[in-house]
Amino acid sequence: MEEIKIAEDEKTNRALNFIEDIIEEDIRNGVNEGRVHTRFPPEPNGYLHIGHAKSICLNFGLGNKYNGKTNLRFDDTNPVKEDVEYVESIMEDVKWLGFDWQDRLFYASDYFDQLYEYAIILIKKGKAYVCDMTAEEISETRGTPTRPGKESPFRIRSVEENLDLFSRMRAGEFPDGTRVLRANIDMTSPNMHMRDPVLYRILHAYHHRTENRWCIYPMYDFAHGQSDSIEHITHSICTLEFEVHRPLYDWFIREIGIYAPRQIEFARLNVTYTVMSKRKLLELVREGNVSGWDDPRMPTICGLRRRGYTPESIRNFADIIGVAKRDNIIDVSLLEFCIREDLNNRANRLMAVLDPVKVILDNYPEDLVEEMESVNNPEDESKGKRKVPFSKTVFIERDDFMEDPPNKFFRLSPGREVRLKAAYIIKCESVAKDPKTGKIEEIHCTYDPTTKSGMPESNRKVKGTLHWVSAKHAVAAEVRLYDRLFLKENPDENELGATYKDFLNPNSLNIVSALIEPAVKAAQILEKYQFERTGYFSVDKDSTTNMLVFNRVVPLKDSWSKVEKVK
RNA sequence: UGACCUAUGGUGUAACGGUAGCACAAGAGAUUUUGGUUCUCUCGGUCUAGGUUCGAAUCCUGGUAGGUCAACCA
Repeated sequence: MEEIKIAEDEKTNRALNFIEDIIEEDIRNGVNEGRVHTRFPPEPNGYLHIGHAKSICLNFGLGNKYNGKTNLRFDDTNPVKEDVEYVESIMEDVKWLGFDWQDRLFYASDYFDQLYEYAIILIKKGKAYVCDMTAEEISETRGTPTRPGKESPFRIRSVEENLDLFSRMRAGEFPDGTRVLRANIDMTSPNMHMRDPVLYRILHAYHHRTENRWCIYPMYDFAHGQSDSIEHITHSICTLEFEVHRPLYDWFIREIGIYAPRQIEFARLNVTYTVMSKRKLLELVREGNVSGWDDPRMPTICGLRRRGYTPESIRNFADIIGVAKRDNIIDVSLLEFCIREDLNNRANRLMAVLDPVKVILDNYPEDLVEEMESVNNPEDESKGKRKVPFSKTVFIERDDFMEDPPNKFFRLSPGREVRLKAAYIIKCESVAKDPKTGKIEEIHCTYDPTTKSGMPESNRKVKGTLHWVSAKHAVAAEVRLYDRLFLKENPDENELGATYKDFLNPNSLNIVSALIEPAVKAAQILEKYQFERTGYFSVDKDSTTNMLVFNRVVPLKDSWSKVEKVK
């Protein structure tokens, strides 16, 4: 047992995080007989994002690591905001990430009867009462963090009256908002959550699971901790903002007299150049700043999936960023590192020209077509080779030619030689421009027939190797180039009344028409490729039979652009 | 005039009273038929002031800074 654990830690090559420390200590002390049971408890009111992925990987990861279990539980206590659409997308995303809740799919609404009984217990103990104040009155009498609240005049109601009123609330005798059930704790507590919090509110609303059976619904605080208790969760892992709720959860558990899970709080994930709140993401969708929840620029799981991120890369990311209690903002370049690392090993290479300029090989036979052989993935020999047709006219990247190049430019320019990958070494002889605009229309080159790839002469040293595509064999495709959604590292950090939306990047999407080698025709939706020298690309679901659409997942690292920028 | 939490290179995260390490980022070099990958190297850190101790990032006290909490949201 001990040995297995050590081996695993060596495998991940990572020190234990503070939650694992706590769990291992609990196991050593025989707490819960060494059982580990976690859960991922989303509210089905929006799509999951990369921050949830951190929590999913944490909870399911712990379950796996300690031979325990992990539940998926929807905290669906507010029918007004929740919807089955979200339930379905959340299940899809968790599965896609590679996790399995087996037969443990639960809903807080499964426990509505039980929760109601818990409320009765509190009422009978004189620990809960029906309050007739309006929401405004409750708010006003709650006080502030630095000023104590005032007790409700209804706090002194008899147990009998409370029982009667509460059952009539349930029976639907009162309109929305007229009464609530409150805990009887301490209006002077320095912890706001202990100032007689609302337990139940009247909501004549249709619930996606319990339909019209209830017209009172428990508040999250009255449902969450008890749900964990009912499921015998050993370690209730949640984010930092619930730290101040913990005394209240403990109070409920103690007063009701049920099993007590251990709550552990960790800092939620933030990533540079994006926002992570459901409210803000919803706003971006509603206001049309992005095309939907799965827009490839969104930090949502479905957005990342559509963008071309793999579950492996996201899991690895979650592992690398660690878990702690201090606020953090992770550099998005770490996420990009994770997907590059994964795709470098897995994605087949293809030559695709994103911004084409024509190259004519003056000394190449007019109608000759040669099939050049190119490796699919230099990192993985088992991926084999493919044929790439070559002919007299090819396209290269406009960026790969400069008429008057600086010193460090290793690509094509007048009089200079470069290699066309997997083909020949060519030399630039002349340039033809549009007389009006001065734009380069054609680059005339000669090729050296002795330098065909694989032939002895092909080993000749040249400074640069370019990707290319044969003009008459090229396949046109739409390519969507994405940049960060926001211009500011932390768009939430608002100064001078600016909001995150003021920092939206107007150039976060750039659509180009690319020319790609014919092997691309086999591409399937969500299949990933490396376009040689430019980046990793994933086939978008918008693709049709006659037009492929690619999303750029992430560009390749580019040390040349850095050189350029310095200049 | 509140309670709770947090503070280690640019960003994350380790070090469990005993040599401040790792990853990303950044910079330099080697290799390369991808200016990719790979490899080597470099840069750079314990918020502050006291105290305890042979010894403090670690324990204690005060400060400072940041975060969370005043929905019939979760």
